[in-house]
Amino acid sequence: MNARQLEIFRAIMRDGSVTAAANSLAVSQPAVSKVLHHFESQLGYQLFERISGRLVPTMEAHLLYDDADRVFREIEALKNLARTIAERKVGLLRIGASAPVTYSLLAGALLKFRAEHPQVKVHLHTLPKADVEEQLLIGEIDFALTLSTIQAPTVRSEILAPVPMMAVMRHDDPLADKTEITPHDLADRPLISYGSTTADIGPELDNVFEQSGVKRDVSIQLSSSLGAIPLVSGGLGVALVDGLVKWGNFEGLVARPFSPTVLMDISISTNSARPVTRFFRPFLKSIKDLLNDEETAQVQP
Amino acid sequence: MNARQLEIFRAIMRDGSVTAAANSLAVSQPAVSKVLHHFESQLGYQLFERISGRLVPTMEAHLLYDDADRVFREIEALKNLARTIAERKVGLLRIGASAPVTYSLLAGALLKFRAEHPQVKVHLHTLPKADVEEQLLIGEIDFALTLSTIQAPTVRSEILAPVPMMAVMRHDDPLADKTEITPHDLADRPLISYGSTTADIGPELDNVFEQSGVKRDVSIQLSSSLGAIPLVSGGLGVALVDGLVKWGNFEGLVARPFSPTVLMDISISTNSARPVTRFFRPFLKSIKDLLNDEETAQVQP
DNA sequence: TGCGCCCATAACCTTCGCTTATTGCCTTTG
DNA sequence: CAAAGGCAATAAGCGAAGGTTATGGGCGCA
Repeated sequence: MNARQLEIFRAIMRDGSVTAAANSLAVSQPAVSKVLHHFESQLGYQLFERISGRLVPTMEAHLLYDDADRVFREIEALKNLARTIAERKVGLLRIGASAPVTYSLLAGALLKFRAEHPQVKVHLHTLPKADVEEQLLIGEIDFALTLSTIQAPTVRSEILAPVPMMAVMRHDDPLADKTEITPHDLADRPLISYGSTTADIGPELDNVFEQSGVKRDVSIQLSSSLGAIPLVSGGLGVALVDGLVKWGNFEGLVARPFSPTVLMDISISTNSARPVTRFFRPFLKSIKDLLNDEETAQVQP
Repeated sequence: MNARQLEIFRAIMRDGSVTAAANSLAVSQPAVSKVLHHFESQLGYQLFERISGRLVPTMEAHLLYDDADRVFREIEALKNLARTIAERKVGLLRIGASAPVTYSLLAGALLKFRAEHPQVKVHLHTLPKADVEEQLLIGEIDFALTLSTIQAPTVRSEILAPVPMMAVMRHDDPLADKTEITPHDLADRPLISYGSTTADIGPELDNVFEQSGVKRDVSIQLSSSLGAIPLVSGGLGVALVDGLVKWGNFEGLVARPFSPTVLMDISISTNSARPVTRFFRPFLKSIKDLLNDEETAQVQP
C-alpha cells in the first residue's frame, strides 16, 4: 500500500468512475485502471464490482474509504509542511539553558528574535548545566546558554558578558544597609551559595574568602541560584550568587554587590560536530543587542 | 513524497544511522541510502548533515519528524485495517429501509444480528421507497426492507410477513370504541392515507372502499405512514395505514384493525446483478426469528 | 598502522506508474 | 434496430523508483 494507491482509490470513490478519477488526477484512464488493479491484487480482495461496465464499490471499499480518505489528507498536510519548510517559512531553534539564564535574559532575547523571525518555532529546554551539556553533545539542542563555560572536545563557546557575584538578603537584613558586601560581612552568617565542587565558581569563591582570612562555610549548597529565593525569604541566611537574576524583583529581597568583584560568564556554546541552525547567528545578534541595551541603560539611568 | 520515503526517514531518525535503519527494515544499506538521497533531492533540502562520516539530523529533519512519524503510524493502522478486512474479521452490512420498517422491526432485528456478528458495521439508510430502490439498483445498499415489493428487472424479493392495514385515531375518538373499523365508519371522516397512485396499496384500498359503496376520499395524502402521527394527534382526521408501526406507543393514539382485511407485505429485496454480501443470510435469519417471536407472543399473550 | 564501522557510488535488475492505441461491453438514441 | 457514445480493460513500450551485490573512501580507535 502506498500513497499513490490511496490517492487513486480515493479519487475513484469520490468521482464515481475510473475515467472521471483519471481526469481529476490529470492522468490517463489506463493509468488509473492499472493502479487500481494492482492495489486490489495486493489487498487480496476486490474494491469494486464491474457491473454493466461500471464500477460499484464493494463492502470492502466502503469499509476502507473513510480511513483512506483521512490518511490521504494527512499525507497532503505533511507535504504542505515539507513545502513550507523548503520555502524557509518555518524554522526551529532548540535552546538549552540553565535556570538563571531562562529566568533573566532569555525572555528578552526571544522577544527580540521573534520580532524578526516570527515563523521560527522554539524548543526551550531549561535544565541543570550537566544535562544541558549532554543534550548539546547528542545534538538534541542547537546551542546552550549557561553561566559557566562548557568544556568538551567539540564544543565551541563564546563569552557574552561578565556577571558579578552578588549577595542577596531580606530587605530587613542589617546587611541591606551596606552598599557592598565583603567576606567579613558574611563570616558569621549562614551562607547559601554554590558548593566548592561546583565547576569554576566554587573554588574561585573559596579562594577569595581565604585571601580575606575568612573560611567560606556554605550552610546550604545550591545547584541553581534560583533555589535561593525561598531560602533567603524564609530567613535561612544570605545568598552569595550570580547577579544575573533580577533579585530585587522578588518580594522582600534585595541584592548588593559582592566585593572583591568575582565574575561569572554568560556563555553560549555550540557543538561543532553538529550542523549549525540557520537561526543561530540571528539569535546571537538578538542576545548581544539585549546585553548592549542593558549596559547602556545601567550607564545612563 | 511517498509512504516508503517516510518509512525510511522515520527509521533513520529512530535508529540513528543508515545501516541500522537498513537492518531494522530488512533491506540493504545502499537501498536506504538511495531512497534518502532521493527524498532529500525532492524536498529540496538536506535532512541530515554528513559529519565525520555520520548522519546528523538537521533542523528541517526535526521539524518534519513528529508529523512524519504520526502519518506513518496512520498508514500502518490503515494497512492493518486492510488486512483485517482481508481476513474477514470485519464486515459491512448496508441496509436501505423505509421509515415504517426502521421504526418497527429494524432495531430488534439488528439487536439479534449483532449478538451473533458483533464485528460487522452497519450502514443504515432510511429513505422513501423510491430512493431505497435506486440505492439498491446502483449498489449503494446490499438489500432493501420495504412495505411493498420493489419491481425492477434484477431485483429479487422475498415476502417476510403480511401486515394488516389499521385505522389510527385519537384515544378520545368515537371510533375508538369499536373493535374494528369498516369503510362505512370512515365515510364521513377526513381520511389520512396513501394516495391512489401509491403502488399496490393505493388501488387496492380504493377497490375495497368501492365494493362497500364508499368513495375513498383521501384528505391528507402520505408518502410515509409515520407522517400521520402528528396529524392524527392534532385532530386532522383518522389514518388508514400499515399496522407495522406500534401506533399505540405514541401518546394519545390508538389503532384498530380495518375490515375487510387488507394486507401489505414486508419484503426484503436484493439486487441479483451483484453478489450478495456474506452477511445477508445471517441477517435474514435474524429478522425471520424476530417475526416468529412476535407471532408467538401474539398467539399466546 | 591496520581494523572496523559507516556512508556513498557503480552496475545491474525488477516493478511501478505512466503513456498512446485499441478492443469490447453496455447504454442511449435517432 | 442499428449507430453512436461512454466506460473499463488490455497491449506495448518507456522512464523512474527501489531493490540487489560489489566496492571504495573517510574516520575513530586499539
